[in-house]
Amino acid sequence: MEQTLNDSGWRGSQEGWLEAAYESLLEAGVDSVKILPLAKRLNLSRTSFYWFFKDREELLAALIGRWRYKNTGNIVKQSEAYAESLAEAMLNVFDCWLNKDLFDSKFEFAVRSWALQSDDILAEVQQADQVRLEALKRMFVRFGHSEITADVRARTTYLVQIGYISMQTQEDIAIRMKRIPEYIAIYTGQVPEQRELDRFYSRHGYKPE
Amino acid sequence: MEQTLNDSGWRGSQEGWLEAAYESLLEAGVDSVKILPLAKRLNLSRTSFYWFFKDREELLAALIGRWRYKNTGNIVKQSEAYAESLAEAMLNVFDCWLNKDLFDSKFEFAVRSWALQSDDILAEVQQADQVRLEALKRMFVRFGHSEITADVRARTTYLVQIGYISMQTQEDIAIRMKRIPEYIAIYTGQVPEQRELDRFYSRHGYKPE
DNA sequence: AGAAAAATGTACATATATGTCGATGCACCT
DNA sequence: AGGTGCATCGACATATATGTACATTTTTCT
Repeated sequence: MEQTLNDSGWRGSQEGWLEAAYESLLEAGVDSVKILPLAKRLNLSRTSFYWFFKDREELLAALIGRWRYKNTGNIVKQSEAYAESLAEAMLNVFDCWLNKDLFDSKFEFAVRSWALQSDDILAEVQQADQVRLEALKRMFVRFGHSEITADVRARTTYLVQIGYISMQTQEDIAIRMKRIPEYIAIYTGQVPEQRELDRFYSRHGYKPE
Repeated sequence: MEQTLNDSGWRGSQEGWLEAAYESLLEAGVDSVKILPLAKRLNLSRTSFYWFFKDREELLAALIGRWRYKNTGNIVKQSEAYAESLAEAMLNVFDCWLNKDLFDSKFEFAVRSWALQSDDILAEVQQADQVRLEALKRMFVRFGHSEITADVRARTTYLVQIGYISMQTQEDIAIRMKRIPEYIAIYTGQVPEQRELDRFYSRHGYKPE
């Protein structure tokens, strides 16, 4: 058989199997993450999988590790970034929704769907939700909101995004950008300054006409 | 074997299998909707399933039919209900989020997760989203909002709920009720009247202290 | 070159799912 | 009482998945 070699001179590797598992998870959910199909996809013998992972469980655990590392942390970081106004702070958080390096929404959705059939995963997801919501709430409090309004506004901000992910729509960046000022107004109760918007547009490579 | 008879004098029925499929779907996702496990759950022979349904496909189609019937329609209806103010109209929509007869959120989540592994289901879900969003948007327009603000506010309203479903939290009705006035304020930009809130509380059997 | 290790492959044992066939059981109607 | 049709079950054929044992190939190290 034709052998496509990787860096280490071998066709397979932990990374390779994990990457294939990741892709399959995003495309079709956990139940599609099965060793036989992955082997076919990788053009490898099914059993060589067991050299890299003890069993399927271990592969799934690695997948969750990747998710935790990638999607939890950036929201917190962005919510704590420097800002002169609440609107600007909000725009910092919005970076996550537009930049795949900061937040992988397909991954997020796949993991949340996974939670439906595994209590362990459900616990992971709920812990992540709590951490993220608290970070957002602190942001609102920092800009003068009371506990209760900060809590509800944090929820609105976060849940709209989670809901958006769940819609699995693929919209043009321009369409999404047009809604941004409105969202900021709704979430923060204040209209963003033009210079704040311009700064945001520019760092996402968007030019409004 | 001990025979638990139903109304028609038989243990099984289309309804019985469908109900079991529904429960399994909500608990653990589509991939758990398998004939063998359902048969065990129902204490029936696996093969008698084929008397009621041609195959597994047909069962899943029936499941989607049930979802379409139940969850699409009530949001539209509630968004068109009589109201003197936008806040009151919004509270009518909120009825859906609190009344399981109007909107089955667990079912909703299970179907959305299902969409990850089936393009047919994805199309169904996206169609439903569009219908619901348009109904909500019309509501905002009816109360004087412009196209763009109505669109974004409709999205906020709807997406927060979809996101909430995706969190799979089970909170006390009292906790959720405390947030309602805040949500209304954020979504509509206007504070609800006390009498409007009282009417809402009362029809959900909630007494604020 | 030869030994050790890293990675792959073949064969086997097992588990769980689907769907078909034909035999049988049960209720009701004439 | 016996036929008809609804409902169930056991046995079979098949497909897809997991994981183990052991042989084989390829690379790396000495």
